[in-house]
Amino acid sequence: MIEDDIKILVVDDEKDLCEILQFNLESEGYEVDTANSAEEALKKNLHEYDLILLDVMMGGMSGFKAADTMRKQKQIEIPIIFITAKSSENDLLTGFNVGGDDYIQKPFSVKEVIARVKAVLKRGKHTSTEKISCDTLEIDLSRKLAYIDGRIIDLTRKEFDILLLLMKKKGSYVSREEILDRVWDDDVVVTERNVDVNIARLRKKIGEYGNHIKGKTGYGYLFEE
Amino acid sequence: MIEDDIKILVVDDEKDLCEILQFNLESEGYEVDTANSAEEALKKNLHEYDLILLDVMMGGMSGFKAADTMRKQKQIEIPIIFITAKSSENDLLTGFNVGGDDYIQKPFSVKEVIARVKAVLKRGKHTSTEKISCDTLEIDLSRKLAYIDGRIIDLTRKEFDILLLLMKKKGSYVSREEILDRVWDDDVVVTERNVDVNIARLRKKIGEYGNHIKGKTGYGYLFEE
DNA sequence: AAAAAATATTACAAAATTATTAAACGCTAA
DNA sequence: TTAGCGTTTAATAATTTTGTAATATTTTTT
Repeated sequence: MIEDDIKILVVDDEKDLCEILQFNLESEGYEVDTANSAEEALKKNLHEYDLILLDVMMGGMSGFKAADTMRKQKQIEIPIIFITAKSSENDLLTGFNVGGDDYIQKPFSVKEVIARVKAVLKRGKHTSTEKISCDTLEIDLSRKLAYIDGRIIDLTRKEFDILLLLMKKKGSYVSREEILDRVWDDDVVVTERNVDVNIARLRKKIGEYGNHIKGKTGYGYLFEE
Repeated sequence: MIEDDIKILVVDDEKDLCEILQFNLESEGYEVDTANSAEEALKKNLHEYDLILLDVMMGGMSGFKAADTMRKQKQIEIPIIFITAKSSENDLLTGFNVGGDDYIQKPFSVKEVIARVKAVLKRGKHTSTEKISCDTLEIDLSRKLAYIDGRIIDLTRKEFDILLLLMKKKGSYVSREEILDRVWDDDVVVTERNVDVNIARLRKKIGEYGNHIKGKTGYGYLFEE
């Protein structure tokens, strides 16, 4: 059901290529940042990314050196997909293909890149430990736990998913239809009244924060910061 | 249920091709605009379109760059179908039809284009982050919220839909009949007096902006910028 | 300018939607 | 199997929205 937002960093000195990759990955629903050199990439807060696409041959520092630096100095453990121009460079990759890494040869099809990205992310599960919060109400995505004042709130799965969905979309109304769509499995057929019931239970469990969930006839529910 | 006529923008520097596409798409009942360059396309109010057909290879800005600009700067989320010349495009474009977008290779049959258009629109349902505004009165389409000075106005669904309709058609009169048609469900039978009542309530809620809604005997209502 | 028609506004009633509670159901682990 | 939890259904209460009607106002017609 609810899938974390995944952030990808694309590093390549060919701006056009960056753009194409960015555009297509974003079309797939990923959040994408770009850097046009290894140096620029290293300046970023790399910990917020779930995957890095890294060109090997770049002006300035090479992709290899960059990857090495990331791993050693920045303590980055997320998977890296290398983009190499020629197959002769592949040799250099030997021994680098640790853990979740992968490589793609130019010229490549966008379809291929996306397939690789998905594959790597699938086996990865290195999703960053994102937290969504409102005041002292916090949701820890990776742990799938909600806290108030640091204390765990005992929510059922449905309650949790609904809260998460609403907090992710803070400030917009989410229709009952959409909630059903995203929180319930596709095959089960339940009425929208179920959403109400779960909202009621959820409100009760989160105490005063229950007032942050506004319901409005004809719109659905909205989590108000 | 406001359901707009579908508008398509065709962007190609070959005028003949634009015309052919326009003619055929219009035959299918779509409303079609054309632009003969990326630059020209970007000048348009892109938010009013439901789909863009975009040639990749054009003099001046490329279709890719244009698409990127649309997405980033103009906050356009509607689907784009790329048109690529057969062999002049490099392999990078292969597999562009992965995400919400699609691509078509020249030369193409009109039949094919129409099929693609229909397919894309079908799966579409893109919640565009469109905003319609008049001074400090704003409507956020995706959030289904209206604001004045950044504060949410508490509108009922009917009020919201009417305001939206009038603001979408800023400057033209919208008949009571049309309002009933678009805002009310097809099966309910209510009198046109209902429109008046809802307009009155709406006017009151939007304060001074209420004066922007002009009613004229025999015409209906008009939202004046 | 007066009469007629159309529209605007208001208040109230009806209808629809939503919130809450309780009970039944169904799955899972002891 | 049963106890326990989570989920769904169902019933009812509370709220919100919508429609109607009555009245006032404006616009158009005569």
